[in-house]
Amino acid sequence: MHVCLLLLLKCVTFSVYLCFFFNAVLYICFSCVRVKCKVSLFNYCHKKMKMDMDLIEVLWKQDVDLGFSLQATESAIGIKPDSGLQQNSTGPATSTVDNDEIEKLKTLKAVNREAIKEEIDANAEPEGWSDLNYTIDTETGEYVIKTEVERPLSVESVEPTCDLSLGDLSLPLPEFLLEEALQLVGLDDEVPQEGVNIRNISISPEANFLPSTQEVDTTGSSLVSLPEASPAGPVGTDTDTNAALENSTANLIKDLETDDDFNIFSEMIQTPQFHHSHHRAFQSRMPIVRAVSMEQRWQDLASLLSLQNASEATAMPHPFSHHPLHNYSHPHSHSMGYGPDARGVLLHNATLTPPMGDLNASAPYSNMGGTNLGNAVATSMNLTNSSEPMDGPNPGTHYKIEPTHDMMYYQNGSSEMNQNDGFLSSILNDEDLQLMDMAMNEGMYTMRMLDSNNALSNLSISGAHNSTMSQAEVERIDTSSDSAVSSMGSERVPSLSDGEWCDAGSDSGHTTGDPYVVDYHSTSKYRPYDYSYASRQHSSALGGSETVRMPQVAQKKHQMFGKRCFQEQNVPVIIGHPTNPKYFHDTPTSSFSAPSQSEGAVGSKIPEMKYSCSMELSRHNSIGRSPISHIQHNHTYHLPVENTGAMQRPVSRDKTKSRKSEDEHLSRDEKRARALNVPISVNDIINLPMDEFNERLSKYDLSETQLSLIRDIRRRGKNKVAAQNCRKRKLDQILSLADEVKDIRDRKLRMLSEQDFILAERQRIKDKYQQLYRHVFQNLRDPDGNPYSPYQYSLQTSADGSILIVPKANNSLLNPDRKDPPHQHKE
DNA sequence: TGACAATGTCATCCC
DNA sequence: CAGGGATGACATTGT
Repeated sequence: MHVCLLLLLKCVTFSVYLCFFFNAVLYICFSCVRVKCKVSLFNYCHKKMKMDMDLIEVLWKQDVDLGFSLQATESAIGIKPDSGLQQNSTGPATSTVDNDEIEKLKTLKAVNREAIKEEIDANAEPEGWSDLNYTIDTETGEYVIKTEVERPLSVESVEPTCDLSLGDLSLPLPEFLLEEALQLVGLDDEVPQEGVNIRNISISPEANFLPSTQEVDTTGSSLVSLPEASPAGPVGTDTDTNAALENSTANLIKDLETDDDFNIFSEMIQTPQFHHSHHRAFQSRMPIVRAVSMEQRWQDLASLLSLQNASEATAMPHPFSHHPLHNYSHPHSHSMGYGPDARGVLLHNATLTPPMGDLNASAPYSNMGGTNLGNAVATSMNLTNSSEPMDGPNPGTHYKIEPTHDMMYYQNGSSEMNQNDGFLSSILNDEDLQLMDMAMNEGMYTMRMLDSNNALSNLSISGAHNSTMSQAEVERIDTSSDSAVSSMGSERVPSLSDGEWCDAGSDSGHTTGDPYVVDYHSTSKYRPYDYSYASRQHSSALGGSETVRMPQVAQKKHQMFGKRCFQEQNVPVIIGHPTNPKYFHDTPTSSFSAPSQSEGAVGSKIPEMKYSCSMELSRHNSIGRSPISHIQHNHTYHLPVENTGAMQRPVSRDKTKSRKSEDEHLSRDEKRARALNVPISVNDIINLPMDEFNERLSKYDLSETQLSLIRDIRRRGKNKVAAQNCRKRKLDQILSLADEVKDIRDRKLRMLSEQDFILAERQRIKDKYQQLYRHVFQNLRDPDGNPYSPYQYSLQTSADGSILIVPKANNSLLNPDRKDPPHQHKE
C-alpha cells in the first residue's frame, strides 16, 4: 500500500509537473509568450502541485497527443524518475540517471536528424552539465535540466556561457542572424526542430566555458522554488543574476537530491524526451498553430524590432530579447557592437535564457510550439518566468531583472533598429533612396530658404524690439536681413526709417516677405518716428539748428524698409554730429542731437553700409567731424545716408571750397531758405508731419515765395530720402535676384543630374525588357514546333494581363497563313 | 579730363 | 485734391 501510495503520489506530482510544463509550453506556443502568464503558470504549478486531477489529466492528454510517450510516463511512474529518462551527464550527487540510459537515449536520438546536435550537447554537457541533473528531450534532443533543478542549472550553465560570450561570444554569435531569428519565430517551417538544435549547439559551446558548476555550488544561498529558477531573477546585474542562479541551482540540486519530488520532477522532464517519438505527429499540428500565430509572431518580431517598453515588467518581450541574446543574439551583440553594458545585459539574458531554453527546449516547447522562434522565444520566456520563482529569495527578481531586460530590450531594440535599417535599406533600392535623398534635399533647400528668412525676420524683429541691441547684434540682423530679405529687402540699406523701425519695433517688416507692403500700411512706425522727430525739433529749436535735417523722411517709406529706421535714427545723429558743418553749427548742443546719436548707436546699422552708406561713412569719417562719429562710425554713417542727401554735399563742398563760413556748408535748399529768411529749419520743413508743419507755417506770416520754397524744400527732402530708399531697394532686389538665379541654377543642375539618372534607368529597363522579349520569342514555338519570328509576330499584353502573340500587320498581310490568329501563349 | 559712382533733383505715377 | 511714396531720368559732385 505504502508503495502504491508513493507511486500514486509520484504520479500525481509528475502529472502536475507535466501539466505545468505543458501549460507553459502551450501557453507560449499559442500566445507567443507572455512572461507574466508564464510566471503565473509556473507559480501556479509549482505552488499548487496538487492541482485538480482533471486539469492534470487534460494536460496529460495534451502531452500524450503531443507525443508524450507512455513509456516515459510508465517509467516515471513505475520505474521512478531516477531510472528513466534523466541522464546525469556526470553529476555525481545530483544526477540520478545512469550513463547507460543516457547512451540509450542518445542512440535513439541518433536516428533522428538531431543526433548530431545531441552529440554536441553531450560533449558539452560533461563540462558544464556534469553537476546538473538533466534529461534529454527525446523530441528536441535537448538536455533538459530537471524542472526546478534544471532551470537553475541551466541558468548556471548559461551564466558561464555568458561569461564566455563576453569573451568569446564571437564564435557562435556571428552565425546567428536576423534570418535565424525569423526562423525561430516560426517564419521558417523547419525551424522548430532545428531551431532547438541550433540553440543547443550554440549553448553547448558556451557551456564548455562554464565555470558555472563551481560557482553554483559555492554560492548556493537562497534558491528556493523549483522551476521558477529565475531567469529573470538576476535582474539587476550580471553578477547578481549569476549569483542568484548559482544559489538557486545549488539549492535546487540539494533539494532535488533529497526530495522525492525531485525525482518526479526529473521524470517529468524526461517525459518530454519520450514524446520525441510522437514528435512528428505533434509537428503535424504545428503548422496550424503556426498559421494561427503567424501574425502574432510577426507582431512579436516587430515588437522585438521596435523598442519595447521597459515598463512592461512582465518581461513579455523579454523572452524575445533573451532569445536573441542567448544563442542567437550573440552574434547581434557582436555585430551590433553593444556597449559593455549591453554585453552585460546580454550575459544576463544568456544566463537566464539558457535555463529557459533548457526547460523549453525540453521537448515540450519544441513540440508544442512547433514554432521555431516560438520555441526559442518561448523557452526564453518560460525560463525567465520559471526562473523567477526560483529566485525565491528574490521574489521581485523577475521584475528586477526586467530593468536589465529593459536595458537589453532597448539595446536589442537598437540593434534591431539597426537591423531594421539594414532591412529597410535592403528593401529600398538605390533609386528609392536616391529619390528620398532628393526629396530631402529639396525639402532642405526650401527649409533653408525659410529658415534664413525666418532667422532674418526674427533677428530683425528682435532688433526692432531691442533698441539697446549691440552693434554686433544689429549687424547680424542686418546681414541676416540682407540675405533673408526678399527682393524688396531694401532693409539692408540704412534707410531713414531705421530710427523709426528701431524705436517702434513695430517695423518688423523684415519678417514679412513684403516689407514694403507692411511698412506702408503700418502706421505704428510712424509713431516712433514722431517721437524722435519731436525731440529733434525741440532740440533744433533750442539750438536753433535750422539746417538740421531730420531724416524723418518718409516715415511710411522707412517703415517699408526695416533699415530705414536706422537711417532716421542716424539722421539725428548726423545732425548732432559736426559732420555736417551746416547742420552742426545749428544744432550742436541740441538735446535732440544726443538722442539721435544714442539712437544711432543703438540702431547702428552697419550692414546697411553695404550699399550707399559706405561712401557716406568714409566721407564723414574723413571729415573727422565729431568724436561722436568716431565712437559710432556706423551710426553717423547711416545718418548721412538719409540726411546725407542734403547733408553730404554741403560737407564735400565744404572740403573743397574751404570752410570759409558755415553757410557754405548749407545745402542749396538751406541757402535758399536763408536767403528768403525762412523762419523754419530745413530739417523741420522736411521732417515735420503735416499737422505740425502747417501749424508752424501758420505761426509765421510768410510770403508766397517763402511758402513755395518751403514746399519745394520739403518735397525735395522727402524725395531725396525716397530716392535713397528706392536705390537701396533696387540694390536689394538685384542681390536677391542674383541669389535666386544662383539657386535656380543649382536646382537646374540637380534636375539635370536627376534627368540623366532617370534616362539611364529608363534605358536600363528598356534593355531588360528587350532582353526578356527576345527571350520569350526564342522560347516560343508554334504548334509545329517552329519558333516564331520576332519580325513577323509581336507580343502584346491584353487587358486581362494575358500575353498574346500577334502577327505584325505587315507580316500578317504578307504571310497570312503563317500563323493563326493570335495565340494566347501565356498569361 | 573722362569714366564712374553716389547723390540730388525733377517729373511722373500712383495711393 | 493734396500729401507723399516710388521711380525713371537727368544733373551734380566727388573720386
